[in-house]
Amino acid sequence: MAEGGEVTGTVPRRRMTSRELAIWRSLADITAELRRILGSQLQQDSNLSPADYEVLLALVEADGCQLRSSELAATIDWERSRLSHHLGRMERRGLIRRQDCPTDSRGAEVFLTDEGSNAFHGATAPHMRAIKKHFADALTLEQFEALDDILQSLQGHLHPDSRS
Amino acid sequence: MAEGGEVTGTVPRRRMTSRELAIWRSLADITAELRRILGSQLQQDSNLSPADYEVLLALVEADGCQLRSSELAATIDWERSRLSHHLGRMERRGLIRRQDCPTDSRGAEVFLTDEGSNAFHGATAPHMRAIKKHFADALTLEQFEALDDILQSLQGHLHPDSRS
DNA sequence: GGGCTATGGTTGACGTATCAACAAGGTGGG
DNA sequence: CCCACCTTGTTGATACGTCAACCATAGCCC
Repeated sequence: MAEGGEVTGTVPRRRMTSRELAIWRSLADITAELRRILGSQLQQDSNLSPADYEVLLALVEADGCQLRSSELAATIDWERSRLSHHLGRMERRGLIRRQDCPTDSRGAEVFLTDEGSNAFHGATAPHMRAIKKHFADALTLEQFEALDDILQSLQGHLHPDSRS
Repeated sequence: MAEGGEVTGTVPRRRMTSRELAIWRSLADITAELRRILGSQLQQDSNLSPADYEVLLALVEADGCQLRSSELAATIDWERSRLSHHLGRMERRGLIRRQDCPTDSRGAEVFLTDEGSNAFHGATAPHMRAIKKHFADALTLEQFEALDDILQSLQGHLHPDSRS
C-alpha cells in the first residue's frame, strides 16, 4: 500500500484525468442505482422508505426506544427541519409518536409505537438480504479490503480531523 | 487480481458479515455526502442543480445542441415524466426551449438557449475543480485502479448481460 | 378506411429535501 | 428582575422524483 518512488505525497496532483472523472461518474451512478434498488425493495417488502428505516433504526437502538428530537437528528445527521417534516408524516402513519418533554418544555420526545417497532423488525431481514444480494455478493474479500481502504481515504479527506 | 485457492467463485457466499454491512453503509454515506457537497458547490458557483447540469451536458453533446425529448430521456436514463417536469422548470428559467417536432406531431424537440449554453460552459470548470478537490485528490493511483475494478464488478453484478 | 395498440409527452397527486422565517422556552449577565 | 441571545422545534415556500392516469398521434392489420 505504500507509495513507490513517485513524489507528490499529499500535494494535490497535476490535473484530474478523464479516467478519474469517469470513475467518479461511475461511482455516483452505481451507488445511486444501488440506493434506488434497495429503497424500492424496502418499500415493497415493508412499506418503509429508507428515511423511515433510518429513523426507526435510531429509535430502536436508543435507550427505551425514545429520543429527544434533536438527539435523533444528531444521531442520523439530519437537519431539524427535515426531521420535523418527516416525523409528521411518520406520526400520521402511526409509526412513531411525539410528546412533550418533561424537563424542557420546548422539547419533544419521539418514541416508537408497536406498529413502528413491528414494521422495523419485519423490514430488517429482507433488507439485509437485499444488501447482500445486490452489493455484498458482487465483491471478493480482496475487493472489500480495497474498498474499505478507499473509503477511509475519502472519509479522511472529507473530515481530516475526526479521530478513527 | 486472480483468486487464490479459495473456492466459491460465483456462488453466493455464506452470510453477509457485519463488516461488509458497515462498508456498504460507509459507501452509501460517503457518496451521498460527496453528491451533496458537489451539488451545493455547483449551485453556488453556477445556480444549476446537478439535474440541470446533466440535462445541459446531454444537449451540448448532441448534434446541433438539440434532442427529441425521449432521446434525451434515454441518454441520461430518466423517466419521461421526470424529464418533462424538469424541462418545464428549466424552460421557465430560460435555460432550454421546446418546440414541436416537424416529423412527428406528438414529439418535442428540446434545445439549448444561449443562456443555457452560457450557464453550462461557466459551470464546467469549477465543477471539475470541485470533483478533483473533493474526490480525485483523496486517492492514489493504486486506489483508482482498485476502485475501477470494484465498480466493474458491481456494474457486472447489477447488469450481467450488458457488454463492456 | 376503421379500429387496435404502441409511443411520446404532459399532468396531478403525493412524498420528500432544503431554506428561511418564526414562536416559544431556556440562560446568563447587567 | 430584565433583556439579549441561544436552543428547540415547527412551518411555509419551493424544488425535486415517482407513480398512475391521461391525451393525442403514429403505426399497423383487417
